This record gives sequence, structure tokens and C-alpha cells, in this order.
Amino acid sequence: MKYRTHTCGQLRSEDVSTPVTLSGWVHARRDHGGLIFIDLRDRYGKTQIIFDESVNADAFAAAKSLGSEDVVTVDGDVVARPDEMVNANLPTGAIDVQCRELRVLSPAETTPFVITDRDSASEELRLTYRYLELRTDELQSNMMTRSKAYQSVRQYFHDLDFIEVETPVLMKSTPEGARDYLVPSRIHQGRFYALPQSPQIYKQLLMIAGYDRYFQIVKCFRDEDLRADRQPEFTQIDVEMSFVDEEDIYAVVEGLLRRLFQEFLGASLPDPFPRLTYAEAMERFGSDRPDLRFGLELQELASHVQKSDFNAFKSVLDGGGRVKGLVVPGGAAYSRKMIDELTAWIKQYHKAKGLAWMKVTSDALEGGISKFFSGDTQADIINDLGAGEGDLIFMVGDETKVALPALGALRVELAAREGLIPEGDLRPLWVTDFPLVEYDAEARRHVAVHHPFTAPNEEDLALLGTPEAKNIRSRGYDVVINGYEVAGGSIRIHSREVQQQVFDLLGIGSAEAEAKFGFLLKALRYGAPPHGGIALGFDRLVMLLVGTRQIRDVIAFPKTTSASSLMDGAPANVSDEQLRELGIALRTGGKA
RNA sequence: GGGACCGUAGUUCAGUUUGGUUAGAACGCCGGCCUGUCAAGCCGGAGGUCGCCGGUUCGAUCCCGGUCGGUCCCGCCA
Repeated sequence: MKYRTHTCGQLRSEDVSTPVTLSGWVHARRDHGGLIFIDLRDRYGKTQIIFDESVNADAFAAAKSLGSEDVVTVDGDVVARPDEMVNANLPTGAIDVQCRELRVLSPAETTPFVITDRDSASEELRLTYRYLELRTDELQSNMMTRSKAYQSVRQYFHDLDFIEVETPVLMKSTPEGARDYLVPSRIHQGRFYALPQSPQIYKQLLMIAGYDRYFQIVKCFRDEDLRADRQPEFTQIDVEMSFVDEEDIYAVVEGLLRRLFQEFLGASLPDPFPRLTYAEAMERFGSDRPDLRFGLELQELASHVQKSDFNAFKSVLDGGGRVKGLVVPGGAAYSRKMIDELTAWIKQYHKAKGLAWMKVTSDALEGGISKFFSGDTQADIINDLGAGEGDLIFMVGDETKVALPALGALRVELAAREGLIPEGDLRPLWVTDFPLVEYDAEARRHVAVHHPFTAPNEEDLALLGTPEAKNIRSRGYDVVINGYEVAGGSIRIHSREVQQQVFDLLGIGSAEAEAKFGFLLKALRYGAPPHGGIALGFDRLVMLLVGTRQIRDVIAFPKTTSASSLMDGAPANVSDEQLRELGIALRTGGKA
């Protein structure tokens, strides 16, 4: 039995009078009494099938009872449509297939939602029936883009002589970083594998093994809370290279991204990508992943505040904090209610103590905290900030690590509200010179900003082991596009001594380091080349390629915000027998 | 761990402000008519434990408490 000679997206005017067989899903049925149309759909497209009572009564009778999403095979002949019936919206819109014989392969029950319209059902329902949602044009298109992107990435790295190596999914739990997903061992009861947060250590060991250009498209797992752009299992393009410095990595990554965005969007990314240090990104944008598609940059207000009578801000400056602001064009029209809402928002979500504001008139400031500034200072502020009549100045004064991120969040929020974000733009950049460590109040020690194997900046190397070590810059770098962190990496430590010093800085004692990373420290003794690498978030790249803000739109079977799969019910309880085999007794019995 | 919003026919929503007899609409589904539609059209019909549990009340979809589920955000995500 032959199911198809062509796909449902294939036939054109040139095929008229060809006998064909098509198989697919009944997308829609339009019954005109003596004439029935169905749109037959597969992943290649749709073709209209005609059943004409006067041409073939048997097929016509069979078509009477067809329902949406039935799977059928149609034998028939390609016929041209009358000129005025051509559907210009469909690639196959110039022809019909006149049905000779209809075979119903698999009738479908009424679906819980209509396949033609993804918006017609809640996400909850669509996730429960994900295999139905995957039939929609939008998701099929997304998944095909994803598939082509895999191929493009592989081709790129193979052409550059990279070797693709699979690393273990069952590995040893590493204490730093995200929470691990654990897998119990049956053979070694009471012991656990961890799923990789990334193949970080393996790829470094591959460098030591001499595989000097490695890449892998690899699943990673992090047991942390989800977001619109974060799933517990996600895919990285993992890259590592030996005998390289930052510039070599930048060149390879920029080449890949330029290729992908050119191929899928016809977009030419800048060459080279602009670069910002972490410090500059924080000062100007209040974020280490700035969205460069719009302005609203953070501006310094310290000198003006010093000349004011606003003691709240002056004491912030005296205490070593910062006062910065941003100018909202036309913001003077904001109502008091809107400003109050923004104030509540920034206090609740971004820990700022408040949000000060002043409106700009022709030559002075008014409202808000303007009364604390003299006329001359007001003029200086307007001039200095490049503000104009009708603008609004927002200000935050706080300790540095609150003030800058709060204003950064405000910047993004205001740009969205004001429609200042040009959606078609793509603005990539490198962010460099991250701090090597930051203080973790909860753990009461310094932790790695990137990871513990990141090399310190050469210029700051002398500070290792001194009290100034907390200010050391790292050789880490991120790629940011439109506010999304799409890649992150670093030049790694290849010296056992430096690695030991960094562990010391992180409060990881030699015994602990030996127990947890002994195999890496040992490997570093046997001839470790200088090396570095990067990992690109593949899902986020595909999001940009298809133009969605939701990571679930580019993953075939995603999890909900609470990390469960509505379709298959994972995670689920397991039998006592399974637990017994693993030597596991539940402490609380779990939630039934 | 915290905050906000949401949960009512198969589906998307309205209704709840001010508790009260038959809870509506559209789409889908079923039946009928219809030979050029392509989201076909017209006529008719069926379809509801108002997420779940408890409380208040003569009476709860509506008010209160809890709980489950979904979405977004803060924390978290080396």
C-alpha cells in the first residue's frame, strides 16, 4: 500500500493532471452539499482536496463523515483551479486534488482544542496535549528552525576542525554553582550521580588530553526555579579550545553567531561585536546583560547632589553609595499615580529604598525633589543630562549594588512601557572583565562569579593571596544579545598552583578541593595546555531566531514553571520496590 | 522561600461589584440545507460538580480560610 507520492506542500500548477497519492491530517472540512473541500495537512504544507458527488460518488460519501484531525490517504488527480478560485495565500493554492479514493487510516476524536489556532487554548491545556500543539504551524516552524540550527552549528565547527565529543550524563556532583539533579546508584547504594550543569570539567580534561578544539551540542540540567527563558533541562553549544586567548574565542563565536543570524534572519551582525567591561555595563546600563537596542542610559548625579540640600542622597554618597538617574523623554506627562506605581515596583522587586523624580520645564526642574536643588544646579542638571522640556528625571540613591541594578531594571521597564525597543534590531556585545568572585552573604564566603576554574586577569594575578584578592578581575566573558545572556565562558586556569590559590580564595580547603576536584588537580600536573572556552545557550539562540520570548516555544516537550510535565506527569512517585532496590527510604513519604 | 494575576460548557471568555428561582456569548461538536469554499455560509440542537476541601449564611460560582494547578516576577540560576 502506497501512502504518498508527494507531500502536502509540494504540488504546483506544473503537476496538473498528474495522478498523486497524499497522506496527512484533515485540517478543515468545508461541506457545500454536493461538493466537499478538505485541507489536507502534513508538516510540509496543506493541499486542498475536492470531493465531487457528480465525479466520484463513493469518495464523496466517504468524505461526508470526515472529521478534523482524521489521518487519511487520498488517491486522486491534480487539477487546476479556476482563475478566480486560486488561493494566493497558499503555495499549493493554484491546484486542487480531485479525489478518486479516500482511505481513513486513523479517525480522530474531537481534539481538546483546535489545531488551527494556538491562542485558542490555555498553555496548561496545550502542554497537557503537547503532541497536538506541536501540530500547529508555529511550533512546527520553530522545531524546523531548531533542527536546521543544529545542522548549521555542526557544519560550522566541523569546517573549523573542531571535534565533537559526547561527555557523560551521569557524573559526579559538584558543590559549586546550581543545585544538582541527583540520580541514585543501585550498585553503590547510598551514592549518587549528578546530571551535569554543564560538561565544564570534562571539556577541560579533553584539552589536557590534546583534543584542542572541542564542541558538543549538549543537554544541561540545573535544579533551580524556572523563568520564561529558563528550563531545568536546556541545551548548550559547548566549546573549548587550547593554545588560545580571548581574541581566538571571540573570533570563533562571532563567526558562528554571524553565520546563524545571516542564515536564518538575513541579518548582518556587527563585525566585530562591541565590547563593554562589566564595570562600564553596570555604570551605563545597570546590568551585566545590557539591552543596547535603546538609550535611557544611567547618568551620574553625585556632583549635583553634593550641591543640593537633599540629605537622604547626600548621606548615601557619604556612606560610599551612589546616586544616578535616567531621563525619560516626554515623561513629565506621567501622572502621580504612575510614578507611585513605579516607586512601589522598584521598592518591591529591586530593593531600592525609593524612586526620586523631577519634571523638566523650559529652564528649570519642578515637582518631586526639585526644591532641594538651587536654580543654578537645576540648570546644570538639565544641561549635564541632556534633558529637555517635558522630560522626567528618575533618580535612585543607594548602596552601589542596589542603586545600579534597580535603575537598570527601571531602564528596561520604561523602555518597554514607552515602546522604545525596536523589535527587529539585533544588538550583540561582549561583556568582559567580570569580577572573579563575589561575596555570598548566605554562605558567608566568596563564591566564583563564573566558576572556580576561571583564570584571574593577568594584571591582577599578584593580588591572589592578599586582602585585595576579592577585587581581582577574571578572564571571563559573556555574549549578550538584546538583553539575553546567550553565551558565557572564560580562559581557564591551567596551573595547579593558581587553581589551588583560587580554591583558597573561595574558602575551599585543600582537603575539600582534593575530595571534590582532585581528578582535575591531578590532571593539571600532567601537561595542561592553556585553554579556554564558552557555552552558548542554544534554546535562547533559537528563541531569537524565531522571535519568541518564551523558551517553551522552542523546546518540543517543555516543563511548567513548577518543573513538571503536564503531558506525562513527571515527576512521579515510584514503587516501593524501585526504592528498595536503590536502598532509599523517603524521609517524609513525599506528597502523595 | 516570597509577590502578583488566573482557574466558570470540549475551548476561549463574560457573569461575582451588591450572595437569591432557568449561569450566558463566541468557537468547536451533533443534526439539517447548500456545487467553489479556503476561519465557508444559513437553520436547529446537545453540552456546566462554576478546580478541590472547609467555613460563614435560610441560601455560596459569588464572601472568608486553606489547598491543588497554570503564568509572570523577586530570591535562586558557578
